[in-house]
Amino acid sequence: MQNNYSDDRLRLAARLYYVDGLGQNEVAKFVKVSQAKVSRLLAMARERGIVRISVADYDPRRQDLESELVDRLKLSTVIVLKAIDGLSTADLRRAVGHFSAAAVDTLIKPKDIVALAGGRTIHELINHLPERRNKALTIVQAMGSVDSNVSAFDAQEVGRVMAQRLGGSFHSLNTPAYMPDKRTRDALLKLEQVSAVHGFLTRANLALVGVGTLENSVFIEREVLSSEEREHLKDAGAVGEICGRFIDAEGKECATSWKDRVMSAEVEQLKKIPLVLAVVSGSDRSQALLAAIRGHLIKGLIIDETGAAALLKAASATPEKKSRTKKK
Amino acid sequence: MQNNYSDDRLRLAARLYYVDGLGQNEVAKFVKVSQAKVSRLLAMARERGIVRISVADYDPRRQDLESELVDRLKLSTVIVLKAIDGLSTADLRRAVGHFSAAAVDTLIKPKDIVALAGGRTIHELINHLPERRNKALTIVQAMGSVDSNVSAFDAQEVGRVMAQRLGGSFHSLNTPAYMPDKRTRDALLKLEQVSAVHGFLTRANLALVGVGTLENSVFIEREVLSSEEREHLKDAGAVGEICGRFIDAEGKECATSWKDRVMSAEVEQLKKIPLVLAVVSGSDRSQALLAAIRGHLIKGLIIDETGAAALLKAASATPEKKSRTKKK
DNA sequence: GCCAATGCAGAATAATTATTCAGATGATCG
DNA sequence: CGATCATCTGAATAATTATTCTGCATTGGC
Repeated sequence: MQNNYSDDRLRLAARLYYVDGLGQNEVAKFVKVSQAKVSRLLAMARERGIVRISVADYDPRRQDLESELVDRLKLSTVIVLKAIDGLSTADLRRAVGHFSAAAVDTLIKPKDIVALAGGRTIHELINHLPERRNKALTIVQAMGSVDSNVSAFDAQEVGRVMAQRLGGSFHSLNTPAYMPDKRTRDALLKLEQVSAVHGFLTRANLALVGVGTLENSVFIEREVLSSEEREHLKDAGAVGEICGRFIDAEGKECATSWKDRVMSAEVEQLKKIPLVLAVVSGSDRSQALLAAIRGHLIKGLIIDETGAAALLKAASATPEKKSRTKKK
Repeated sequence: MQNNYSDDRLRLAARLYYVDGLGQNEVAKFVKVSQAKVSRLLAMARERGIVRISVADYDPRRQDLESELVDRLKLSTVIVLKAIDGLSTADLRRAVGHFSAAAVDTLIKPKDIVALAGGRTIHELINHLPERRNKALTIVQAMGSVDSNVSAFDAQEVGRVMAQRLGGSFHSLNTPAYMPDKRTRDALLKLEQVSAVHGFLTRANLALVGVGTLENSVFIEREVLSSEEREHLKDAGAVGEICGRFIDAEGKECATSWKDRVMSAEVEQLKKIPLVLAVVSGSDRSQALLAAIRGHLIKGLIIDETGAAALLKAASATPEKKSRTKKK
């Protein structure tokens, strides 16, 4: 080690500052250096563990709701995050992302293949993952880009960031989410580039997906769905969307033109992935989530406590099977 | 407890700030309060021990020098404080005061009678004592005021502060340190007010005193001693001063007019106090300290490491007894 | 010996955190 | 019911802390 920054010096500075409560200026006089140096000494002392700051655990999760959801909805992994009252939806997403990141990080094993859809909450989640380049992940884009105007929420972008943060390679689909017609979609699917991704999807052991409703989803926000189209989908029984696929209350994919034009993980593929986690925030997704759960499209959930509560309530109100398409 | 500042809320804020490294502004957004509130929440969290900051011990003492001094000079209590190189004498005093305060605090038992002289280092020491009003001390002024212009270093002022900080009553001498003549001094000694203090001094179980030299003492600094007077004292064999009493190299009080005019603890009284601690800083006091130690006027020492080293060196150079009055 | 290259220190400055202040809220008591 | 008192809050501001930038010193070639 160097001669400056001797442990004894660091301890002295740290002691004066943290224990005796002197300001950095006072410490500076004491130790005969500039305040700037004191700031650096203290940073070093924290770094070296001479100063240890411990915080009584704040448990950001609602374990009670988690187990209730696991029991009631037969899910395998549920993470319910506490929510502060009065948070805007954007802040709520940030909170969910922030606190779920650690849990997701532990869920991911070093050599996993992770299928990844886009979405705003997922975006937050990915951005709160720890920085470390030591995993050998394979990350696969589970769904094409929503529109040409690339946004930070797109699976493409989110996947890139995730691979960068945790370490690993990112396999991009490099296509729009919806093609003009089935023929074009199928043609693309044959492309080596695309089919390779498709292959990874089949072997993925974890997926992170969003779940949208017809009222609130990234498709609405980015104006990819017109209101007529939305009505059309509703008439076809759609109550939610997952990876760009519209599903009815039983979790079956609705037979509409969208089905043939979408470029994303197939419903059957999703079903085969050992752990598909829906990442959502807010309390307006219950119907869509229930549908996805019933269809076994998702096996776990990351959600805030208000969303969890709403979901539990909805689950009681529509007691499995025989659900109305919409209460109207 | 109130509803705000719930532990959970504090934990959340503390966690975000200290563990996750967010700034207070970011935490504020998260928790939906102002940054000011976050600052308050964090203060509260530290207060309540939700955040614990621990610093690897910095040992401000030089235990090696302490035991060497105890052995070589037959002292009972020695506290040697580390000194940073290049500190001004004022800063050195501050450092000694700062770090010795805790030790002194533990030395003082709740119902002690403490005799207290003035002095600059003692002043620093007293000012670094912890604030707590729970001891039932009796603090006695061991020496009159140096001059009419009351200064923060005077025993009077220092005693007042000490009583206020630790809790207890302060018995003040309310007289100047030196009287015009013996008659006046003796007359004052008969005053109930003054003799009461005198009585306390006899029963004191701890004393904190300074030790000055003829070159450097509060008397010189405050211009109470003229240079002729100083020469006169030197001729009388004086090598140091304690509680306003000038002593020769053997620790005997010099027979000068000062002896009869000083208003302070008597040498015989000091000798009877179980623990008399000299509180000094700097390396120019060695001869005076040696004298005081030889005369058994002090039984312990609080000093910085350079002073301690100088003292040890001086002790070797003048091997007990048969010492020259001054090397000249 | 001379010249980058490197690293470190402190002055200046930017950024962050603590405190003050004035208004709002609400509890308590007459 | 007010009136009073005691908190509590966030905006503004003061104070403190972190960072940038520049110059100085040292190191290690050539």
